[in-house]
Amino acid sequence: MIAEEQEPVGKNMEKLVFEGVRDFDPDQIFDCGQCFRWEKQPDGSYIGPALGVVARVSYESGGRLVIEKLAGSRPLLEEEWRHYFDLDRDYGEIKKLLSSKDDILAEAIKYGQGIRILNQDKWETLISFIISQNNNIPRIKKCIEKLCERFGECIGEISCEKSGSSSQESVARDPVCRWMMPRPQVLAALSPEDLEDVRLGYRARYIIETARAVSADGGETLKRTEAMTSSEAYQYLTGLCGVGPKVANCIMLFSMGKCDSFPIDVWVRRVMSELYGFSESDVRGMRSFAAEHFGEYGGIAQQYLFYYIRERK
DNA sequence: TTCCAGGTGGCAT
DNA sequence: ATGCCACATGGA
Repeated sequence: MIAEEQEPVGKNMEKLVFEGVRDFDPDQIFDCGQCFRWEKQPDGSYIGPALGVVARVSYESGGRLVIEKLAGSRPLLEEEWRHYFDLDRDYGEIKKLLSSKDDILAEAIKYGQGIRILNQDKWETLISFIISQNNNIPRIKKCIEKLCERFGECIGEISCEKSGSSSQESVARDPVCRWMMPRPQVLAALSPEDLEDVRLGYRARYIIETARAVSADGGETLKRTEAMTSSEAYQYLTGLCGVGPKVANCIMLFSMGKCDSFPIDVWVRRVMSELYGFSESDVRGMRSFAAEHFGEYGGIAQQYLFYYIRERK
């Protein structure tokens, strides 16, 4: 796989091109529940905040992945984006391995053949999945955007219209800011009342308490989690307020590269009961089955199953 | 009106 | 360790 970095064209324009990228479907990657801030554009590309910039991601079936910087002061670094999209992992091999485990998973993999697990920002993922608990995806997205808009720093301004808005006139609009997830120290200084208009409900307290715990050491421990073993990271995360087994596993899978993490939520319980014959309440059994049967790529298997059951409900 | 959404904290056994 | 249940919010 060859990556080529193009020189800036005009002011503040940068582009990263990866050729020969396989097992990559933007719709599946951005809409399989692992991230909440990438927005689909009318042309099929996605715009979102990541790695300190606002970027546009587009993919052609030939295997050409293009990342354009739309705003932000950070440069596009090939190594960072390669890691973000997990491009060094051979999903073809993993799919072959997992498909041989059982026919149910093989079917789910056929359905979500272009899924990849992102390596997202740990702090943003932590907060996002605290918000996700006992909540639905559209509202999770709204809460995150409101939280960022109200308390986050502006990454940069873009003039591109948001998807969904049916604008007949294609007049250039006023620049719109995209906002970062507010830093731990910022959220740590808030009180629940400050967060009222974000509509987080009872989760507001969890976020503030977790922000205080994380910022207590300047985020050093959270930063170190990637180098920890899965169980060390799990211990640290579940020690934070609002982080239980499910949320911890999501954070580990979607931001720390712990591919064996197997988050069990209502949808996975549904899969495991409807397709694998478990009792809905037997979370214990599901966990150990996943560890033994799916093995080191259990988390990736979980994503195929999650996407599969959710898309055909 | 009731039920549900990528669950967890707090409390009683 | 395990089993309940309250917890805000908004859409179906």
